[in-house]
Amino acid sequence: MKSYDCDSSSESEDTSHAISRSMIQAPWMRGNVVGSNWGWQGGLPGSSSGPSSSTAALPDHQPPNYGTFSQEESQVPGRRTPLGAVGLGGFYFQGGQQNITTAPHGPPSDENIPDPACSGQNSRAESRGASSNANIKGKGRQGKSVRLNINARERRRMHDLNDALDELRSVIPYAHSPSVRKLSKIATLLLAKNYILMQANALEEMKRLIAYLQGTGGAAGSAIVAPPGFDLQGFPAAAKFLQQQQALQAENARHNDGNNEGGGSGSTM
DNA sequence: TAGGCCATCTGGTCCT
DNA sequence: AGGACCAGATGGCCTA
Repeated sequence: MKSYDCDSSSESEDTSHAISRSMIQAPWMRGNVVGSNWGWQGGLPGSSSGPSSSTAALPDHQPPNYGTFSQEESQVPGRRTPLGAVGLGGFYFQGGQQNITTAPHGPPSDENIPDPACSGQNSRAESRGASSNANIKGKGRQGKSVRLNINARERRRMHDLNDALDELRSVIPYAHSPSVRKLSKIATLLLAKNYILMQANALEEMKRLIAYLQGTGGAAGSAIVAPPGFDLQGFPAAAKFLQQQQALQAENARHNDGNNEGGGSGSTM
């Protein structure tokens, strides 16, 4: 006997997922990540080591169908990620309808709504019959709709988490190619951590270099200039730095001129 | 076929 | 009470 798992039949048929399955049919990255100089530090907690061992399968392989939600899912691209509500960005679009996350009781056609027609189609749900029974026997006196609401919330939460991971994948440098398998979750997190460390090191190195240049070229009185033919268009920070250097140079020149004039007049007097 | 990865359900805990 | 978060359990998919 299965309780209210019919919503979990969601997995049986899916319509859309963030990344299509075809995007990841190719073999796993094959060192694309590890090849970079900021690859893996330390091992994976709970797994053996690095991405080479984590032959990530895709999350997309099994189409999650969000129960009765699946139709909306296929039609509304931005269903997930209510993070914007907490100022964390992301997108959350409900086609002008109320926000699911903020209106837990009234999603227009959320998976929260038990679908009487979807029962008995999920092998997973069937396999979970024991736990469902336990739920019913134990504290599980929750109503069916309550349980479905909880399940739906948890599903959304995990989808939001996955969306955030996707965004993280999009900003960390690894081969973003359809022929390259998507990074696993753990690989994404570890890679991001290493990338941050690498950026921090690069920043420190840059600061030291700037300090060195200021200590040498500046002391000698020679302005730091960009090499001929060097286009600063793509380097706003460097352009700003050079601009500041030139302004500082001009200021020093004025100051020196003032000192010379004043000193000369004073000495003569 | 084993192992890795994942989605989902579920119950517990904590917070508002 | 309701929601968020977490961890365990379960089963599917994929690759070596």
